[in-house]
Amino acid sequence: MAKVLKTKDKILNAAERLFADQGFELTSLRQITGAADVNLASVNYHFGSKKALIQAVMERYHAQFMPELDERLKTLEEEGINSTEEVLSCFVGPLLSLQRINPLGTEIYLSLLGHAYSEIQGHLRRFTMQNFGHVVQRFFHCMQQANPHLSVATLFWRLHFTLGATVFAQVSGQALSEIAQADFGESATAEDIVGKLIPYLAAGIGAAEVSASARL
Amino acid sequence: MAKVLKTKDKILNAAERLFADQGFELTSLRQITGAADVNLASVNYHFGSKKALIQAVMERYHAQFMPELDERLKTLEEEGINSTEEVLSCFVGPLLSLQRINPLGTEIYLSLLGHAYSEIQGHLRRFTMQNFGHVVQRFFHCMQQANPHLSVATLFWRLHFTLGATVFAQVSGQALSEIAQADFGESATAEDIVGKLIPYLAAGIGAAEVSASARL
DNA sequence: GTTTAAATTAAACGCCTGTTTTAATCGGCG
DNA sequence: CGCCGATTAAAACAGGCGTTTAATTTAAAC
Repeated sequence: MAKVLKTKDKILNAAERLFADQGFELTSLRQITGAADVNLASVNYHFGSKKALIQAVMERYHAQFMPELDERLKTLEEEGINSTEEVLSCFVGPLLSLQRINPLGTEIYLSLLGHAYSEIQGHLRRFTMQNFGHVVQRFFHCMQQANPHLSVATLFWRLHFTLGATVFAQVSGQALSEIAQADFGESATAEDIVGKLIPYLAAGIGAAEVSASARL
Repeated sequence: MAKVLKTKDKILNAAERLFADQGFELTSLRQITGAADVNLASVNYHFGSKKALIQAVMERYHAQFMPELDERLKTLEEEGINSTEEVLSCFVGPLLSLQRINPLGTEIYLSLLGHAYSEIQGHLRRFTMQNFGHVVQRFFHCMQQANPHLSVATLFWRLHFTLGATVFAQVSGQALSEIAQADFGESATAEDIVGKLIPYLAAGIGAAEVSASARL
């Protein structure tokens, strides 16, 4: 059926791969059209601009991921929340289902997210929050239920530390995976990394609250 | 005394600020020389190339930070290691002493580290490891002593998650601090954030090892 | 004060960027 | 077939990049 891809899809597939590897700004349209084997001008013809292409690439993944995550969080809320791991585990399924878009979809999406945060892509953050801000809020609410012993402020900071660890792990995931491979022969797909990440994050989030005096 | 800065220092000061904010590749020499109010060609005159400038910027911070950290870790090793918090706390002093280079030195250094990892700066990693690899190894060794229940691979990954959370927390620390201030009246200096970070990181690093079966 | 090296400057180099323009080609329909 | 909108193609655009060159200015040594 879908043997011969349309130009638009060839561009999207090449772009997401390169964006994930190198970031948005460091990837040129000539790289993309070269890898996709299409004419340079076709990007502007089909998408209008590079910025619009970036949004189209993200949109395809967000549209798959966010509703699924929201669904799982909602179900969990109704069943009652008992642990942090439970909430974090809601991410696993939706992340893996991204492989329906691309066999490497999980890695690509997380890596794209990382670049979207670390690069100054204001339009992207605005776009994401406008469309999926309610999912972020639901996530925070779930975390509050899982950690009633934490103050809102502490939870706020810890969830941002969590985002940092996750994003960073994926952006530098490939490089780290190569080092790990060389050092002690341990491969690591995105799925592996997520699996390693969850216990770490859950323990960090749920750590006992400490007073300011407990320092060195 | 040091009222009028030499061109070389004006370049370094402007460059570290811009590199920390935007990353290395996305910062142009014209941005740097414009902010430093020096001639474009002076970068290549004083440093030779952009790559050499990047290394010079990192070198100034590494040279201040690494020996201090090494010293503290060494002392701790001799006294005996009992907890992960202990090891992490060795970073606090050296990080804060970076403010002697620049009032925002702590944030800048951690941000530079983040970009050095996420961008493909092979020459930087090589350079760092050649000069300060022994500090990294000492740190890893201390962590192994503090967490004898963890495998080498698990510890490797968790320490990188830790770096990610730390870097991200500092990079977006100011913006987050403003949000936190608005939401629940909580101020946060770089030192405060490090204080909030350590219990989180220590709990994450020390979390019980889990088998691959424990998934959703 | 003259000499000499170091430092600064302006200008240009070749290459790459995103975008636009203009022309050629394709595919379905009457 | 001939048409005609949709798509592809090649070329050029203006502007930014790191780097280099050559001329000028600065500043210290004699």
